[in-house]
Amino acid sequence: MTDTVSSPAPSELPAGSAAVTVTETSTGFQLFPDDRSVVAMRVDGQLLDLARELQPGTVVEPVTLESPDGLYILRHSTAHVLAQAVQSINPEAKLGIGPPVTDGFYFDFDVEQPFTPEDLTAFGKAMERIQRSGQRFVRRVVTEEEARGLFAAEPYKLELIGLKGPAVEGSADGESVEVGGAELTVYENVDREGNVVWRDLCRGPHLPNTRPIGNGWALNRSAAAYWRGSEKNKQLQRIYGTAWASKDDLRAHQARIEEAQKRDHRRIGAELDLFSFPDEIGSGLAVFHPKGGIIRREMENYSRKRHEEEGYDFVYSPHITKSTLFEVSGHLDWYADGMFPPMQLDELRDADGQVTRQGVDYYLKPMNCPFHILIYRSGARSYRDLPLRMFEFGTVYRYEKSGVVHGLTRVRGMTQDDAHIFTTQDRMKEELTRTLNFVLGLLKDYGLTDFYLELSTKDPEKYVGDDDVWETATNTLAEVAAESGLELVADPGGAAFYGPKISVQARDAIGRTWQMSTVQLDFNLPERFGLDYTSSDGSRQRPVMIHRALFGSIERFFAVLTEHYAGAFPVWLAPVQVVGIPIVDDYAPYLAEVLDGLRASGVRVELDDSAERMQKKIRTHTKLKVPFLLIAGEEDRAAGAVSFRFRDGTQRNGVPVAEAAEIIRSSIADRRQVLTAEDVA
RNA sequence: GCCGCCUUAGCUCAGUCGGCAGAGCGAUUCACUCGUAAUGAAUAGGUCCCGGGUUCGAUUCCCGGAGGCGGCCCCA
Repeated sequence: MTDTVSSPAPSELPAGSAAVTVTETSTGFQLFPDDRSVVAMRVDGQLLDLARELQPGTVVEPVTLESPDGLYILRHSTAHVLAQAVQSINPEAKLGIGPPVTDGFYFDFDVEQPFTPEDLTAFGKAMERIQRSGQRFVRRVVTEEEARGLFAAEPYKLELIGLKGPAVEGSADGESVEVGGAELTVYENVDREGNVVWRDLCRGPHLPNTRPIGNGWALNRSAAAYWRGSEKNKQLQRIYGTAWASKDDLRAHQARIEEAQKRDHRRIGAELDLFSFPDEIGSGLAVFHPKGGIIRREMENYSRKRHEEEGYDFVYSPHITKSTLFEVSGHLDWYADGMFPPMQLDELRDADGQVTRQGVDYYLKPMNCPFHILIYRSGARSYRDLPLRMFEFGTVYRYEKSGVVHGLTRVRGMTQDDAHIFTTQDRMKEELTRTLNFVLGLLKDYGLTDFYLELSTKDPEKYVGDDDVWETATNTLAEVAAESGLELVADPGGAAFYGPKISVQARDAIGRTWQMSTVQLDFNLPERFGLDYTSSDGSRQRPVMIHRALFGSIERFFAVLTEHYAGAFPVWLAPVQVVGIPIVDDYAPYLAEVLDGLRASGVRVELDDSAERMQKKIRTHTKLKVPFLLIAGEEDRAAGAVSFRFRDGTQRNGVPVAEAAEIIRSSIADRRQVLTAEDVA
């Protein structure tokens, strides 16, 4: 997950809010003199320093350190302390920007040598000294001329001063934190003697002084980042840190990071022997091992079954094609950089090396849609044929830059669960409704239940297609979204030029969000390929195309589910569903018989008849997250029973074999998660 | 693609200030026959990522490449 710049959340007034109305001209310090947890204030939705002067009649809400607003300010101020620390050690370091981000902050510096871990340690020590010295953050409004004088030695600040104004205000990459739009402001760090020891161009607000920063922060890492986010610019050295209201909160945050690391699908994939990325194949190209293959096959099979029920036709298409196809589709115009380079075939040359027959370029396919379009176009279509829903597990190849490949979530070869629906315009609404409901229902079946939707609408500057079709489509997507009862986030102007899109974002078990399915209208490709159908009045009409992928890619969805479940998959997906463990060898034949019965009804079973002790076997298979351990000794055999041990260590002993089989089979059939004895009670 | 760090046994990692290496887990074998997370012992297992350079000698130093990790840019 990447850190993103976040704006201060609008503060919600809790019941009995401490908001006060100013009666005479005063400052926040005067309004909240006794409460040291108040670090700033909010007026008309705007965050202000406590030192700001307020006029009578103003309604003021206190902002406490632990509130989202307070943490935002804390992180911003901590970033300033970092920058001061860096310049105290390396006065040559030029300041970039230093905004708060989710859970922390960063600050960019232009330095000769990249920072080392030892540098970070030294900066951290210097920050502690600054924090303890209790410097005040003092806001000062300056003219542009003054600012240029103060930051004469800071080329990046001078650039920002030149950029000040509304254009910067809206930028999303942190520049707006630096300059105040209408007026330029500088924050000066003032020590106890009243000397200005450091300053930065900054919109603020800040903590009253460095003391509330406390010790709930840490420097995490350094990395390069392009100045103002463009690869055309110089790379600066960015230091990331995290900051919290207390040491305990910091520890809790670090524990969450650790938990996420434990769930990392790359780690679990190796531990559970699910997949690997052999160097010999190439970066971003995975192989699925037998156990990962079972999970993937179950995922795919269930998806196939549901698509079949939903009226999709199954199609297949090749992995490579002549360039013409992607010339017509336009992919070569827009995405050639992201495609593997072409293979040239069939070129002939004479003895002098002159080309006597022009070669043909073939490309690995980065998308499936043009193939499905050709299937559509393979015959004359009538309105009676529509909607036509084509589904394919289509494997595509994209030349992702070497620095971005990441586990199974960003790969160079992946299989999309790709479908294209061709429909008439008047059935578009029905089809979209149906598609979105189908998508949400299916995701739930895989165990993701916490969603919100994002609606990406037209960029008025850049689009193709009729306005009224856009409007109908967008309204339809919005209506369907509303009917789903899910939270809807607007993404104005975020649509591709060829059509609006709705995407499903899923929250996983530890609260991270992943973009999952997308449902996208396309008014462009039907046009480019000249698709049509014969309408009831005999006229030729153009169909509308809906692209939709549910998993995005199977590889990525596999990764999401792995992290969501931390490798403890629901029984139907678990590679090994049952392991039999005899108390001693003598009971292996009895257990083998029990397991044979289960295997005959399609349950994936293993008997551990190795020479290890029973305790060791339990440990081994618990670590492998097997849902059911079936244990049997003399007591069980005598009773015609088995004993269950579940993944969390709970037990259910002496269960008659027939009942045990029913528990196992039903938990598979119902696609249940089973972690503990309660889950099958 | 860019910046930084990393690459030693199947896995996780230690180590060699330049003289070709170790541990734990795993594997194999033997002994143990035990009621819910590690029984003991023995054995096998290495082109120290690849190529080049420096050197009497390179796993170690230098250069180039590949792969990985963390960011940046990008993500139809």
